[in-house]
Amino acid sequence: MNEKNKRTHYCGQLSESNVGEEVVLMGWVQTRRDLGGIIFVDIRDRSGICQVVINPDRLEAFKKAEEIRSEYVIAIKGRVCLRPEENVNPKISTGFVEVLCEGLDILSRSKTPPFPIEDNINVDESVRLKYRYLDLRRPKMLNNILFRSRVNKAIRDFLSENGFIEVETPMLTRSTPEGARDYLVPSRVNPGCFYALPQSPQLFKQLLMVSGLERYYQIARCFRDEDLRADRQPEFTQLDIEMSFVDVDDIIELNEKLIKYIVEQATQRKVDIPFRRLTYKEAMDRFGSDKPDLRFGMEMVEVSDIASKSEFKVFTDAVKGGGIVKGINIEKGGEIFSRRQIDELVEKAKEFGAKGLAWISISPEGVKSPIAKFFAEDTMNELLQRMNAKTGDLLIFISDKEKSNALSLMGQMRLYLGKTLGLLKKDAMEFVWVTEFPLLEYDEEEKRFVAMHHPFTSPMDEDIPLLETDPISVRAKAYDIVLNGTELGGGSIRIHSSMIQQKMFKVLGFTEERAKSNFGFLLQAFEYGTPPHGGIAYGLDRMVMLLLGLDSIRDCIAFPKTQNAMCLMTGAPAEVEDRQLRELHIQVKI
RNA sequence: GGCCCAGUAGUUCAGUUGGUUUAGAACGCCAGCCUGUCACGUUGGAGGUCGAGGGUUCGAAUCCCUUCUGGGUCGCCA
Repeated sequence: MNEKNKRTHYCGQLSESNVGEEVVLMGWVQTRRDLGGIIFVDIRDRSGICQVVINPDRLEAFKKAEEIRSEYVIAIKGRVCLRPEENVNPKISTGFVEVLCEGLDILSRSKTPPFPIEDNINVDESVRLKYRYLDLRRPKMLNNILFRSRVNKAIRDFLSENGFIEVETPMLTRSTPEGARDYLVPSRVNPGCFYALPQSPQLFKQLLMVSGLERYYQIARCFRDEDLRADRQPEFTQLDIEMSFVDVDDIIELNEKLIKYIVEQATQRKVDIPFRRLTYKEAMDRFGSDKPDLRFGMEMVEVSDIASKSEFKVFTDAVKGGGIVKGINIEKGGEIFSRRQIDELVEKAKEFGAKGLAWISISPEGVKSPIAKFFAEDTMNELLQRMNAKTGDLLIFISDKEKSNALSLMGQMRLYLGKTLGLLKKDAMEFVWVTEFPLLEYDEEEKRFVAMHHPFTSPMDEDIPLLETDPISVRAKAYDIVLNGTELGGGSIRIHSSMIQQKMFKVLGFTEERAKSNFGFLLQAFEYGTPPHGGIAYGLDRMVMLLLGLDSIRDCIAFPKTQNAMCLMTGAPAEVEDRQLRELHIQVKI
């Protein structure tokens, strides 16, 4: 056959309706089954797989078919035939038909691939990463990339439809303090000076609001030179959004619609809006986490007041010391967990860092508990009532002199129990907004306040006076969107007054000179008429990972890096020539 | 930076406890046979720096030290 033949169909699209048609297919050889007198070839392209039959009466094609191997790229011309009933292959979508080969061209040969091009392979990830271009041929990986493209399209369609302007911001920008470690790029024309790759387009998008764009978005690559994890890459993608003349509710409402649109366009699932909302304080008090997993209940109950009436020194001391006692009712837990398993729970709590775990089992014969003897009967009854305890339940308690410790420890126990008891349904999607985050947290190492979100986050109006008197209790107009216990994105209303911005820098311990030298351009811009504005940024890789149910972010990134931030395919990072270093005025010391 | 797990054929693994064989298996690969396979079948064959370096020993895949690589995790990630 002539190589100039045009492809007429995709392999995976052939069906009974094509029977009798003359087609040209092009693709990769999935497998060749050479029976001696007849050869079957499965040909694969982006769309799927189709069987080609090569008979010896087409001698030229048959000879070539004897030569082909896995992953050769071939073109075949032939007629689509219905398979005899007994030869139908129900495992592939094109299994009712096959193509009777009339001509075959080998377009390109292939070495034997290091691993088979198919789903469900058991191959070390480093091998897949080295041959990423082959890994991406596997249907699952291809599907992930396709899915991601659909998400991107949904984002662009929705935001464009809602008046957002896509703007690209610089990749070569200046290093700013706070936040993650920067990736630096030396400047050839400015000896001794460095650009930083952006950790996010934060300042630029705010400046675009000053510019009057009003609604901006970008699918932006961001860089952070920190250690990697299954859900963290040194370069990653944010969906970055910013809007003018809005408040928290406007942003939340728009983003609910956006998320609904993305999920419903890219998957078969339905999303109900509005989402639930919890303040940071509620989330911590009830779930012990600022990203609560709401796929199950098992809420934490405050019992400090009752516990302090007991004789149990651990509890009373904790409360006296300003701490708290939190309980969880594991419904039917007394029936589910054996005595030994309860001991394992106690061990687990210690693993998380708790000093201990108190428990009360409500058996039909009465209360069983190592701490029961410290409780008067009516105090115990009050406790059981507060915990809504019924026969068969198991109550667990954690106390700590540090309130936040008790909360987060109990939060970890709650998650652990949810996992152990199989309550984390994989197909459930529980979105929740967490709002009113603290503006600041105290950095013990640096002995100063640092911004919890970033230094441009607006305090809540009613808390502004506290900035000077009680900074740690100031709440911010900041919010996170959480899905099944994972943070999808977060944002805030920004400070648009240079006066408050300067106050903020002061609380953060910036001298006026330092604020000016680092953020002078922003402060200056704010002196020229700044609209109230705010926005949000999503971790797009993570979102795609979650929607696809993947365990690693790497599986939805075409060319990801390893835990050592290396690319096994290209070998980056690598040493460079001395000449390059000289041009950059750089001397390497190792 | 800390802790944990893993590096043996192209791939996935066994062998390491307790020192000694020609270092095995499966899949893949190569060759022959095979006209309805789709995990094709069948016969035969090739394929190893046991991650690297050093040490102990008569003798090391196996024990010791160092190091590299991959993964997980804590710190870190405004």
